[in-house]
Amino acid sequence: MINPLVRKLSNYVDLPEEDREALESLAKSPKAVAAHTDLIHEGDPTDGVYLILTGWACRYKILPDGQRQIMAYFVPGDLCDQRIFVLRRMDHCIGTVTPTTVAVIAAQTMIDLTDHYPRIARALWWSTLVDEAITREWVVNVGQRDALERVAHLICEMFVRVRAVGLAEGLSFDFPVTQTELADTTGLTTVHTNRMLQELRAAGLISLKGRRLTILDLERLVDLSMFNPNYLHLEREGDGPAREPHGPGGHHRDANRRPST
Amino acid sequence: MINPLVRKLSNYVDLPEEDREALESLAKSPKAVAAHTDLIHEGDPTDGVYLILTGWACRYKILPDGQRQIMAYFVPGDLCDQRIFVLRRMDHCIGTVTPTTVAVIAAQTMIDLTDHYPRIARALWWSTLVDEAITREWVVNVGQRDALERVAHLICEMFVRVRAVGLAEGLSFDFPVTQTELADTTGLTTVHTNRMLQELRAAGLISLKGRRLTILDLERLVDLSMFNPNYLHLEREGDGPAREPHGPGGHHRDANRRPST
DNA sequence: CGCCGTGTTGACTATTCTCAACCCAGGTGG
DNA sequence: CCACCTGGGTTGAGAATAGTCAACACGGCG
Repeated sequence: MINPLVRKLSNYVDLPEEDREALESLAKSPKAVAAHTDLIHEGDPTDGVYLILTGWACRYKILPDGQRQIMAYFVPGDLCDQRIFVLRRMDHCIGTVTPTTVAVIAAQTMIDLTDHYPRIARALWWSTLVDEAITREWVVNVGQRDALERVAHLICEMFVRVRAVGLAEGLSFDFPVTQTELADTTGLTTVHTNRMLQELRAAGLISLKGRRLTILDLERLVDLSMFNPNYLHLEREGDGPAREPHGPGGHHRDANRRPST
Repeated sequence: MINPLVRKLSNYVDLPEEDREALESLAKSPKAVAAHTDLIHEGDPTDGVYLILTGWACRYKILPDGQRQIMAYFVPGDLCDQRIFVLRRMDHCIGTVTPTTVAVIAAQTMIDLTDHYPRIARALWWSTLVDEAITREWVVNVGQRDALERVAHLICEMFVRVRAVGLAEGLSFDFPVTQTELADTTGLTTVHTNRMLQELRAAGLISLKGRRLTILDLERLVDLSMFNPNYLHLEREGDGPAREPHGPGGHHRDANRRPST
């Protein structure tokens, strides 16, 4: 099996054989974990880093009143909290969604890797920055989009991410998330999440049976959810000439055009 | 003026004189920027890193339909997107909230700094991780808390952060955010944000006049908003014996207690 | 066989939004 | 010096999105 981390980082840079081997060696002793099992708890000390090899996991937090918010999904190739060992304690939990195989990477291994392979170090920074960008986009998702848009946006994102590690077949991919989990992701109730899924189906935008999702009309789904994949930063490092900014302008004055002095 | 970055990082490690000087030198040529001015736009190339010296700034995104979501506030001592230059294009905007003084730091300066000062490198990783944790908590905030709790939670967080850089006086601090901005932060409308502020005032929890906020009953405010400051990771590196986990347990099985093999 | 997790549906409720007005302070220009 | 304009804050009334509660269907598994 090819280490999906290599595949993922290759979205950013071409890695020479030597770097690939270093990354492959991370996944030497994979460990199988059942579905719905915590890899790390909130409050735990922060020793290892988990690399997802197969299956899905998620990052979540439970509030004192019992509500759960899922703050991230991890798919193959994703590292959970690359540098978390700089902190003392986990402030959130990581749990599996499906049966999963993971590689546990020691803190020192991560440090050595980035010390010795500058290209990998840079690629790992890229992946950290993309993870942050995804979390930010989730703030936008729950903060600004209505229920239907939220669900649609999540589907678009997961499709692009899964495709980026070669796990989509055309417009179909495994989407192993229960409606309860979807609800805890989008900040909706299960009942309402269910109705939104129905609506997406009725509109002919998706099909979701078993745990298999097929996007039937990508363009309309993207439009509806205002999905702009730029935050996933899948363009490769040093790719052609920089493109023009595509987002709408800001609401603010521009410091460069109107210096404040 | 003492560089507030030194003050901020000192929450994590004690920095020797040499390291402090290196950090001080970052703020050699401060630049004044007017309120409500963009420092960087979405789509811009990613050259510099901004260090906030005085005033508040924010990170935000505008959706195609014109809605704005504020995804972060920056207060003195905060670095906006430390490693953003690893990416090619900004996927969000950074704008000032108040009149601000900033230092612009070149990408290479950041790289040199972390190459030569391992303690600073580690402290900057800490600050990156805390920034991420804050964004995650914001997902929780907009996803799970109701309107009153959201506003209260933000107030608690900003109080602790501002206090951590020595800018609070007792339970009072400058809170220069308009209700419109507060609304774009919490995913509410201005009208409703206004009513929530009234409610917090009426309950005797806060006083907010001009741009000055005073917390009148911290305990109840914390309780109401389910604020748990652990995600700000303000305990110092290597502090005493690790404390017991305080969060509630997860919803999942525990991989360590119930191995899946 | 029966239980449990998951998905689905209906009827009612409530939190939050929308729209619209109005107030007030500060700054600007006539 | 005053009139006006603008940004920010406040309030009320009605509308709508999403939540609550409750029941049921369905399939897998002990």
